[in-house]
Amino acid sequence: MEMIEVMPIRVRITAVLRKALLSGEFQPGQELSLTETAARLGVSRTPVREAFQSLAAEGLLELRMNRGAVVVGIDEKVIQDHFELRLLLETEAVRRAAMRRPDITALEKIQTWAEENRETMTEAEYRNYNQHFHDSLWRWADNQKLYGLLSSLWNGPSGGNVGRDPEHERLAIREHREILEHMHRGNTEAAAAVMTAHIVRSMNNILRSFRAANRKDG
Amino acid sequence: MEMIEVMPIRVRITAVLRKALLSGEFQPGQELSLTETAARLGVSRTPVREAFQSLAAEGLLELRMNRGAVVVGIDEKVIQDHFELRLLLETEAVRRAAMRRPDITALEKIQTWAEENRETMTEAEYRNYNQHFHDSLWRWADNQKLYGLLSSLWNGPSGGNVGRDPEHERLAIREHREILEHMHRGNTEAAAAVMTAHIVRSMNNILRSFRAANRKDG
DNA sequence: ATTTTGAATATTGTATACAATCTTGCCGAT
DNA sequence: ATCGGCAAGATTGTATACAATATTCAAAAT
Repeated sequence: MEMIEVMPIRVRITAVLRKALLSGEFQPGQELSLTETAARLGVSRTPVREAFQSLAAEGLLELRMNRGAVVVGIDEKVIQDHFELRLLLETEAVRRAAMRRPDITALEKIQTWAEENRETMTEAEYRNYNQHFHDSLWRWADNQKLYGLLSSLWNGPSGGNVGRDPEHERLAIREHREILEHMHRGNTEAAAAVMTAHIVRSMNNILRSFRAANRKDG
Repeated sequence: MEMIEVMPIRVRITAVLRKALLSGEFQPGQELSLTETAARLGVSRTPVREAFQSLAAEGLLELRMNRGAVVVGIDEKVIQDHFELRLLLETEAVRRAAMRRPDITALEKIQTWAEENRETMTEAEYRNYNQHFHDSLWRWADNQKLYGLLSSLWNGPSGGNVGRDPEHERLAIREHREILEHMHRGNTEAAAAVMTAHIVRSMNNILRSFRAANRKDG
């Protein structure tokens, strides 16, 4: 009984390149050669090619016929567009989730754990908790396509390699609790409103760190 | 100066398979062999493989590690999920487009042409006009990601190989005119409301023909 | 009879080979 | 001197070869 899941090279490469692109390791407009990228990563062109196509679908690369890939620049407009979309979709997801009155006791336990261990959580633990919270809401919304879209939007612009922000985490955890309380009481619109504020605050955080990062580079 | 655009095999294959999948030519759950599909289409496995990945991202196929692709069944829930998402996104797109007060004179000319030639239009002409109308609104919404999403949602479940429906086309063209009028007057919410009704009506059309098609098969 | 094991087969995932297209730079014409 | 065209080189798109994983089915053990 083998429990490990081997990840295809294509998936690994996609993740590596996505991270590099989102943290601004490449210049906007820079051409990425398939051959060179494959050589640099120590794999053949096939999986890199497939990774390029995925990243192009995500809007991080532009594929030009027979002329390789170009890095799409990330500016404030792209970040705003991204979060406006997440705002629209995730607020609707919460609304739908709340209306269906799902059993939230399991998530409430995790939420309580997060509140009690907020100060000692590792970064990985926080990320895991945070994703689990949102993922639960997406699933409860009971729309396969909406779920898939929100999942893919989760890997969005993050404003560079920003470290942890304890104050942001504190507020996020509190907002999560508020959403759960509103759901518990069947207060659909109140839950949606908190989610809206939650995402807007996240966006402003990202935008702030994006501006700070760009001030350094010039 | 060559104006023709050669389409990569991968794109052609994706379109062919998408059409086949959406018109129900494969049984849900059926396994699609890479080798066999490539042979049947007369191309190598490479472009078929890439097409499979695109179609999996669209939710039409499911890729299982080292075990090929499975056809995802299309049921009423999938169609509803699809249109609920389109409803959410496209209504918001119209709202944003209307608020920006774009120059709609060019589209109004095309709209007038469609109204005058409604009875004699070919199917291709109607499809072209219809897509152009929606595409214009998406662009005016001024959000790259939203635009990309709506474009990809355009190739959605169509309820099988449904022929033309003159009554539907008549109503659709009228609704398009109403949306333009509301935009002209800056009546954002009215424009959004018509779009909502427009999409709901489309969904019900598709669902009806879907049920009719499934009644025949069994 | 049922279950388990393992070799044979088949199919996918990756690497490489080949063909088509694009870029580059030199040469000649104007 | 500038522009256009052509050949050489580089790079992508597709096909095929190879390697790794999964499935099948028969034989053996319980």
